[in-house]
Amino acid sequence: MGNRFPEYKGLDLSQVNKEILKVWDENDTFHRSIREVNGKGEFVFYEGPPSANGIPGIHHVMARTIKDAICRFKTQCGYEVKRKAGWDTHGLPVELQVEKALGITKEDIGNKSSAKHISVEDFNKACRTDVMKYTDLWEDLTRKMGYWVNMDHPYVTYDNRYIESLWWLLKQLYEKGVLYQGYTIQPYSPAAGTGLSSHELNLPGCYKDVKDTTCVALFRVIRDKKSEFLFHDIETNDLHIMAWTTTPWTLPSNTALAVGRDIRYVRVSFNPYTAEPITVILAKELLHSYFSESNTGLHFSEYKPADKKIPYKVTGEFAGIDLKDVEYEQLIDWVNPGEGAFKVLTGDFVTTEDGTGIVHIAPTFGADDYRVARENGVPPLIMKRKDGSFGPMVDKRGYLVPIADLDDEFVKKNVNTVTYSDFEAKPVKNEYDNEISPDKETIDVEIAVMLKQQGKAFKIEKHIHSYPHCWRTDKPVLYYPLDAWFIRTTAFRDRLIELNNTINWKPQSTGTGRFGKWLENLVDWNLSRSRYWGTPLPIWVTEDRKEEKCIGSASELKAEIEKSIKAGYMKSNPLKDFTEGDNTEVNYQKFDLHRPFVDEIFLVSNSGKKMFREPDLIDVWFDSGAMPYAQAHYPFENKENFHLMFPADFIAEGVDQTRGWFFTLHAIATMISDSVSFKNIISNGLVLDKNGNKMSKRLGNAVDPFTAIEEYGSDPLRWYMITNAQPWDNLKFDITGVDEVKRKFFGTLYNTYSFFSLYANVDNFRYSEKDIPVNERPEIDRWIISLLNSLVREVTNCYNDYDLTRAGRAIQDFVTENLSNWYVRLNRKRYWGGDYDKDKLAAYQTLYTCLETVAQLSAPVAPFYSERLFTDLNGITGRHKENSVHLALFPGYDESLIDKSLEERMDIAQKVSSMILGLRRKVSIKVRQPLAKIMVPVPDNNFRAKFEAVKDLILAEVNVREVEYIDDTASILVKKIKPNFKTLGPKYGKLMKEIANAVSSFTSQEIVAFENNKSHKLSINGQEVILSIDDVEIISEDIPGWQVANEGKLTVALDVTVTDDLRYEGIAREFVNRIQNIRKEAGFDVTDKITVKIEDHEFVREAVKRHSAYIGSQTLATVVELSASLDANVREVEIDEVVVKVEVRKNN
RNA sequence: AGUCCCGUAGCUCAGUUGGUUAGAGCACUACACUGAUAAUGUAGGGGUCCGCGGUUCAACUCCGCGCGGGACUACCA
Repeated sequence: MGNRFPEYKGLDLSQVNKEILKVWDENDTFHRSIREVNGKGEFVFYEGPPSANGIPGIHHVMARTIKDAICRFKTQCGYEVKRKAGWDTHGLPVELQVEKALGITKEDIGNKSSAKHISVEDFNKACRTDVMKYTDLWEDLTRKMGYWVNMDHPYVTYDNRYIESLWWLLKQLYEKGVLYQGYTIQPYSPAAGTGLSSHELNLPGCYKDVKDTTCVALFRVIRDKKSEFLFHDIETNDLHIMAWTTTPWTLPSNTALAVGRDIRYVRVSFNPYTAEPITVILAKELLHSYFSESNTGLHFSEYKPADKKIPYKVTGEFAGIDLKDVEYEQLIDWVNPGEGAFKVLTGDFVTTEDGTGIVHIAPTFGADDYRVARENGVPPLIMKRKDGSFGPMVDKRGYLVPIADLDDEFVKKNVNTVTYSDFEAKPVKNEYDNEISPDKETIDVEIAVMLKQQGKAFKIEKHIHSYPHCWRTDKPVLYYPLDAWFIRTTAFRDRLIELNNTINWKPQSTGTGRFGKWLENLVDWNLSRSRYWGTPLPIWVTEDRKEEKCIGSASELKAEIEKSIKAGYMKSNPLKDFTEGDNTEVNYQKFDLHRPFVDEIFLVSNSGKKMFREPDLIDVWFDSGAMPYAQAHYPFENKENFHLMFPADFIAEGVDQTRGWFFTLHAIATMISDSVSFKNIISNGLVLDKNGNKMSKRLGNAVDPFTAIEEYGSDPLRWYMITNAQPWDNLKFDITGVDEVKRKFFGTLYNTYSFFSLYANVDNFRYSEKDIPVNERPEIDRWIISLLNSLVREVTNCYNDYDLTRAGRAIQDFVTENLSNWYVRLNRKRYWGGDYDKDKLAAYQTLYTCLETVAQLSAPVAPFYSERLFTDLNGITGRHKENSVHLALFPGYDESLIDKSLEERMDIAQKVSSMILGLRRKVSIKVRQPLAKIMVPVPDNNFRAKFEAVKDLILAEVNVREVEYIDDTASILVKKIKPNFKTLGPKYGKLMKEIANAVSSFTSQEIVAFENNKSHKLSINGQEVILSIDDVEIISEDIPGWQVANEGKLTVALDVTVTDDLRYEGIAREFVNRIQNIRKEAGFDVTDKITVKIEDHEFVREAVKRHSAYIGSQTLATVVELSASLDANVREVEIDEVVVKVEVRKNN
């Protein structure tokens, strides 16, 4: 333990950062902080794994500061916070980056016919290396920004043990029957022969405006019981439903129509070009898109075949729900889709924005179509191929399937070869066939024309709309059904919502809004990805797809392979060296569960057939969402103590993870454990540049976290990010704000400490004396202690409520406004000079406590400087056993020390002082010039007592000798009255305006009378109104003839007369000031004694004579005298424009 | 297109259950103070509280409709 509190020349937070990091290393502070105190137990935190294949940015500092601050706070509170680090290593971004680096595309991987062929093994090897490319940078940032996360044994998602846990989870789901194979409509590029991720679809330039042929088709309603009401009073034989499509090539695959449940539909009769009257149904709102409003009055009888204006008549109106289940004839009879097709459904996606308000449904070519059809038991139009597979009417090259490719039996039963043969084997978009000239008619046109000829098309039009294109081939994308494995998350929807309602979201709206809504509209989770670098799906299937096996562990796989070897499907066992039950890294490195190795494993089915692994990988979001289990290698390890690490008490990530990590965590925990996986969550917003633009390397506006930390240190950066705005609001990052935090908060705190250490060292204060009881300390000490306890209470509550911003702002406000700007400023004289008495000791103890507590309160957000401050203090006093703020327990607060009326009194003192200083300025009288008195009107004795308690503080602060109270009886006061709306409002409501007018027009006499009577009668609009004294606010506004200031209820008047007596004292004070400056410039020590000689000048003579003792005591001068002859060390000083010589000499 | 967030001084942000002079810091201007001094105080200018409607005696605050910025999801006849 040192002897002196360290004193510094300046504040270099960047240097502090480095020094503290060293101290933490030397003392192993982080590891020692992972402990519990007083049986508090564990606080569980999950680290959302970053991907180390990108460079960390300033926004990572944001998210990690939040995580770190909460974890540090809980540690300070005595909890054990383990916080295991992790790396996200799989996924498309990694693969794309490697493709780019190697100059290849997906088609080159594992494709021997490609010129740039690379084997899957080599590709994955490249991914494995690439994904950890920037690990060093990340670890460096973690360290420098002070993010305490345990990087000793991070979980890595490509580790076989991690994958094994995933497989176990998948098997649980499989056995629950919620892991199933189905198909879904996905963007697919026939030209590239691959499915596209939504990410690829969002690449710039993918959506292009294209001109397509659109067609309004007429679907003929079948007249039966369900539709009979539609035919009521009908004038034509046929009734048609109108539906619009921009892709007529999907019409042959139509199997249903969808209407909006609450949309109104009308029945319209009219004469089309054929002059044969027909009747159609469409949305009421869209009637005039097809039937001109101006033709409303025309009559059928007047119509002649050549007329351009077609008369029409609305003959009925229905709600969408009425049309449900109405059946219609197939529009194009090429292929029979089977039972249940061709009926009207209701769909929430149907709008009346364009088209007819009725949507043509082709379940094989639209995601909505597929979903609504499945929900209503409507079959998709599927064809059976020669190879036994099933698929839509369009093959993967983008052509209508040739009859020759179809299964003979299927053709015989379901295909109309006469009508279909005109169209078979044609591409659905001309772009797919390089031989076709772009001018050639599209199949859309051919189909539309055919329908027109059959009287089944109402209207054919060209239409420009935006349509996605493949970013590799530039050709249009097709929405196409592809096989995929799903998790039936919809089966858990209610439970997911229920559990979500128990989670404490910050901000709440993200939980109820964005996340809650997402859960309500949940769809099944498509797990399949046709890629290479990821967790393989552990499912093996026989060729006829009749038997499946889902593997849930390495040992199970090993055993299954043994069976397969016996059956002759495998020659050797790749897992032969693997020892079951040995969870070491070495044991798990004896094989690889990635592709291509798992693809080379063939199993044997129960009936003895060869089984192949399903080639898909799983969605990488499953990797991260499964981390609560997989980071623990559960259930192969940690089975018994799993309840100690699940669920998490707290997680935090960017709001962009709402549908990513937050969802997958929640979904997996709900399905596997019927539990939330996190109880509290902060989702932070984006970090934008100072102009509110997104940061990007391309724009050059990205802020490099390393540079910022090097320049300012982490603390100002962290403090700025936390206090500038609530973390869920986007942060407009402006480095000048960091600088401001540095000066304003840390600079002030540092100055306060410097002040303390300077004098504490002079007096050898080491907090070795007993605490002076708080009630024996002066008013101002009790005041700051009261505020300090209020602060501890507020900050504790905020941290507990995960509200870092409020906590930080409260601390900052306390330090800059109350501690530094008021407490220290008013108390300076108590610290210098004088005896080391009880009052001085109280001052030291009070200030010490404030500084130490502030260090502890700030530690979660500003771990570095708070550590410096804490150890500088505690290193001398040894009041805490652990000499680290992060190991010491978070301070408690004492309600009994919080004195609201004391805080109120001090508030009066602060306000009055500032008002008087304002008055001084107005009349240009310096504070150094003492003044005789102030006058204060006192409305009641209560106020007088309060004022009296802080009188001395005020008088000292504003340099005035006395205060005179003016009570009510004095008539010199000019009063002002204001209605109190808060009390009057509820009582009188509508009369408020009148009352306000009446009250503000009171005369002085009326106000005084009101005050004396305590009530006042008014007559407003003939109604009697009785005002009580609480219904108004009366303030003394002015004292004629005086300098007066008002603020709220407070009024003060200042006597600005400067008598000779006052003037002499003023001059004496000027000398004190000048001599102090001379001392300082001469470099004297604070404790050096001096001798002062002042030139005998008429202007100063009397002042020096009278106040030489005072001057001496203030400047540590043993002698202060007037002298006619000055020689050495002479300085000239100017006081009120008079120049006087002064000699200051250090005593020997 | 849907869902959510944000919009208050030149900039960054506060603003309690609705209550009548809308605040702070930064920046700017002027003047002070200072043995905490790369600080500090006082004063000043600076506002369509995004717009329009509604509820109310009273709206920055509550409701509705828009506008602008952002995020996520989707891209559909």
